[in-house]
Formats: sequence, C-alpha cells, structure tokens
Amino acid sequence: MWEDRRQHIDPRRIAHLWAQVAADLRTEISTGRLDDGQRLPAEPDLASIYGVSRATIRRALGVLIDEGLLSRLTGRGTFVTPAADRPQRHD
Amino acid sequence: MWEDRRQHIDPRRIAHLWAQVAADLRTEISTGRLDDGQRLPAEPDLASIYGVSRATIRRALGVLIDEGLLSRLTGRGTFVTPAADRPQRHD
DNA sequence: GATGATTTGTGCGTATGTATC
DNA sequence: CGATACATACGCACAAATCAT
Repeated sequence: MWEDRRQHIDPRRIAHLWAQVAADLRTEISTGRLDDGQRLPAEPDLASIYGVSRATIRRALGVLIDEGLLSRLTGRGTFVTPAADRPQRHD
Repeated sequence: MWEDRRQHIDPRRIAHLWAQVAADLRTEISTGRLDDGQRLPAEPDLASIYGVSRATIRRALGVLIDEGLLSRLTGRGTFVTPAADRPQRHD
C-alpha cells in the first residue's frame, strides 16, 4: 500500500472522486489490510498517491471519520480507529 | 545566498511557484554554490527569503529530495546530499 | 536529567483561478 | 448564467524530534 493508488481512481466515472477515494480506503480498512491504529500518510502525500487534490482527500477522509473508521489528531496525523473503539452504526 | 531570493520568483509566470523555487535551488546546488552537506535555512526562513509560504517551500524541497539532491532530517534540518551519495538519475 | 529553543511533521481553514455541468 | 468541483497557494496551530543550556 501507499505506492501508487491512481489506478483505483477513474475521473471519467460518474462517482465523485472523493467517493472513489473513500471507497478504496474503506475497503483497505474493513479487509484489515490497514491495521488498527495505523497512521495514514499525510494529506498531501495521499493527494499525490491518489492523483487528486488535497481538498478531495480531506473530503474522503471526512466521510470515513464520520463513519468512525478513522480518527484525526491535529499535528499528529490520521489513524485507523481500532475496531473496539468504533461506534456501531445504526441509521 | 540566503539574503533575498524574491527576485527569482515571479507569481505571474506560468510555472508554479514551487517549481520556480525548486529550479532556483537546483541550480545553486548543481553549480556548487551550495556545498555538499551544507544545511539550508529552516523552512520558515526559506519561506520569507523566497517570499512564498512554507507549504510551497516544502513542496519544492520535496521535489529535490525525490531527485536525491537534498536530505531532510526531522528536528535537525535539510541538507545538501553529498555528490558521492547521490543516486544517478536518468529516466 | 530537566527545560526551553529550534526545526521538521501534520492537520485546519481559507482564498483564488479554472474547468465543467 | 449560476452552481459545483478540483488545483494551487496562503497563514496558522499544534506535535514530535533534536539540540543547547
């Protein structure tokens, strides 16, 4: 992971770029390819990894934070929320 | 060097600011005006020297680090990679 | 060893320009 | 024409590593 994820993103698809990034990260987390508590690359790094802007990355991360999958700590980074700490979603 | 480099940067040029900063530093290094192992000014200082933001400086430095011309050490500074330690780039 | 200053690492929020719908 | 979305750029605050005192 974190080499080059541009192949997972297709600007011509109908789905928005931020939704495609969010979906890709969500899969990596739920399948366990991203470990609990693991720190993600910095937002500018994620932007170049996915070939999108930082604004798009922030929107994608925001979605996963709302879902409880990620936690953001100012000055430290964005981390995979440990499964035990994740709230159950009931909407 | 390190007095005032704003004259080397022109916001109206088509080239991006980070690319102009990177180009200027690359010239200073390859011409030997910056010695091997020499420490650059801190990022906030470079920002005021070039008249751009620290984010722009960091992007420019990142380019030169990718090219193997600079090395960054947390808490210490950014240094000119000795020519002997520089990987040969030809792509 | 403790403290404070320095420097890089990261995230937060915003503004502007451009392209597209 | 207005609304939406992305890229560049700005300034700021806080965290962590390092170094001098």
